[in-house]
Amino acid sequence: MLLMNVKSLCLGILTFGEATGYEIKKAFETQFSQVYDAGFGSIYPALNQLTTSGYVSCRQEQQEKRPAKKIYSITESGLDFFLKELHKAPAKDKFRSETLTKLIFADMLPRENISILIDQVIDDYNNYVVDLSDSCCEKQSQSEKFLCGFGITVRQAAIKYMQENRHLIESASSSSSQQAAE
Amino acid sequence: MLLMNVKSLCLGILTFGEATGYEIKKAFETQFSQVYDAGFGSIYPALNQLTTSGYVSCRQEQQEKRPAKKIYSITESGLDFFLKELHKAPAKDKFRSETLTKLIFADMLPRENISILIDQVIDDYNNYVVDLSDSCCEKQSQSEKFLCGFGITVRQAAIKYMQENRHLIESASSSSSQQAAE
DNA sequence: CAAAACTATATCAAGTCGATATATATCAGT
DNA sequence: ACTGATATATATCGACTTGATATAGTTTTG
Repeated sequence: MLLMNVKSLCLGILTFGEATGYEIKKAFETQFSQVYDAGFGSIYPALNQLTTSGYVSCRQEQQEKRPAKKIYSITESGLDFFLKELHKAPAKDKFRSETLTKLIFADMLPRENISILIDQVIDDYNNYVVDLSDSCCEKQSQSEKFLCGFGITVRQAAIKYMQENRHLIESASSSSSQQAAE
Repeated sequence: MLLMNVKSLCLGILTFGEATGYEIKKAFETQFSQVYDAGFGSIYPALNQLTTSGYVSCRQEQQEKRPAKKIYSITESGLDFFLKELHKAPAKDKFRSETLTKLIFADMLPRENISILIDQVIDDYNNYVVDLSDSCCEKQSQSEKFLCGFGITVRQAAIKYMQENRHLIESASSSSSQQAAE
């Protein structure tokens, strides 16, 4: 384990207070959505491993006609471990875009298709900005506000760039070999 | 297989001409570095699977005192498959930043540490912009120029935002509980 | 009143990441 | 001339993550 992964972040979330796996997932969707994503498939195994390692403790709360809640709390050794993780050098930022990757093969797609593709990215980013702008005001902590603003600013810059430069690829994909597949 | 993955992209790279696994890796590092990354641990297994599926053919070139080159070419059915992949809806863009994630736990780090962290991200992004600016001129295709400009613009916006708003987190982390771990 | 979304758990195959291993060649600097 | 770094070229492996799927009752929305 060289750096921050789902395991460390579950631990980090538990420093804010005890929580169930489901609640941890929600934390990833709200607080961390800008910068880190994790699904149940990573969270539940992570919590099991953390329990085995003694970094979290788990108490079960029976509920009528619902699956029992498993409420996790961070232990002392868990907090130790997390603080050590926090002091490690972080990995480089990663960005992956299948849509923009597709553009590299613009010559193989009909021109129309390219335009629709770019329209969609712009639309996605726009929606993202709107959603963030709404939720940004509700954020309590300074770091959350900072990250929220970061997400908005960066996406707005991306939208502006795409609007101003889309012609570069939209014009290029016309003359080339039109190997359209039905 | 629902969308673009390393396998499809290897196929895509081979539409530009035959190549070895090593050369495909270089393509990911240059042309695709903006938007998609893949290592040998994904590329070599992908090429094996593609060979088994009959989507690529492989001819071996013996070299004296060097491991034999395996030169891959895309087949007709491979091109078919790739074009179908290209017409599928792409996944959402993903961004992951361990550094920015750390900022959520700013209260647990000494103020100095936070400042260093932000300095580093800004520095990383700056270097990225410089590198891209250099290589941008050499790019041949329009789509590569577009992506190059995209990378520069977005990171410049990120740098500007961080410089203008870093005080939000740098001031906040002072008063709170200083649970520093050596 | 039905359909959708929410609460809450969990697993699994397939895919990806990062490190490591093996060899040799070449190029730059001392 | 030697040393170390970088490049060519392959490949594997464990650990981790992803995305889909399953189960099952409750609450909200249209």
